[in-house]
Amino acid sequence: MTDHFDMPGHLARRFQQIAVAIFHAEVEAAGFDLTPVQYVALAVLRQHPGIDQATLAGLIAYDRTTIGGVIDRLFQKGLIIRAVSPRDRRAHVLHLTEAGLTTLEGIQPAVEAAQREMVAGLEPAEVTEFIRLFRKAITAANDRSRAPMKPAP
Amino acid sequence: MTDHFDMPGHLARRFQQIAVAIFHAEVEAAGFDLTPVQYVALAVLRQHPGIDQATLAGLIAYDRTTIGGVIDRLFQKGLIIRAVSPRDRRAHVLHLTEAGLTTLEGIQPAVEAAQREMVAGLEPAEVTEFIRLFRKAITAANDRSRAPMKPAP
DNA sequence: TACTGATTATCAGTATGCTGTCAATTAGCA
DNA sequence: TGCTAATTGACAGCATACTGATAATCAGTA
Repeated sequence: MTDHFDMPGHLARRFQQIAVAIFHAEVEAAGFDLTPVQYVALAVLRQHPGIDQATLAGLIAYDRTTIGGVIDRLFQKGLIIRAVSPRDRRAHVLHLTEAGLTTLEGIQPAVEAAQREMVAGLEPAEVTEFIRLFRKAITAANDRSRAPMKPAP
Repeated sequence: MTDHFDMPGHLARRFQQIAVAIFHAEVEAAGFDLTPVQYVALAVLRQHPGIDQATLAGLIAYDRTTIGGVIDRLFQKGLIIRAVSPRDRRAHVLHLTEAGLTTLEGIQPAVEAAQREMVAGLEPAEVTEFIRLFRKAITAANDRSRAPMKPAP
């Protein structure tokens, strides 16, 4: 374990770095301007329309502070709408706009291509196993970060 | 692949997030104040004393802009020394200080504990396979990020 | 009902990482 | 040798992520 290239921590950083770069390249080539984080937020928002920031953050394990900036930028781009919840005046409920839905659908092929490229060096069976191990490790350590994954209420 | 929780990109972000949180928790509990990125830079600098910023960045696949800030903070903490190279006046050669070496040695148990905790949900054989798949995917996609890994000259 | 505690979102501050750009310097070639 | 290209490190700017703190609001209880 002396070599940093055998350490899960370093490998995690490096793989994430590559994953983001590939995502940006594919998305830009497809004519869109959306970060990986913004994409996931948008995708989850389509599946769960009307949730507030805290719920969205819990579904994708974003920090509550981080999600604020992401929401701001998605709003600036006209992809989502934010409104004070009628049931809880602290909360801001979120909805995709038409442009948000169009963007999400248009960007999908690029996103899927990016996912394939990230693991292009692996055999198909290895990809399946890689994802399984990722999920297993993440599930077991879910509570170790400030922003754990939380199912929708 | 519709579920973001099956996408390598999202899994990479989430695992990296957990890995950093565990690293910070272990290192802080051991009485040190060092980030994962700062640790790797320090560790590689011990193995390759006297290299310049660009070479260090290449060895650990950091962006050339990022490495500047990391170096600054390690210098502020008194862990490294920076000097203009006699052979190339553009380059800054780097060396660990005594405090840097002491910190590196003292922090080692916490770092190794953190690495184990990141994959605590996996069986030992799964950990080995996880690391193998990480390395294989990363090696194949090395040139896809702005900061590829480069061996020492 | 009044109070305590939890929750929601925000803020300032710090640390990665990236983009593109720049000046200084070096290296390679005509 | 002289010129061009590449390299080194820096800068501003943007986008994640975290820390700890705060105000506003809600929920459960005395």
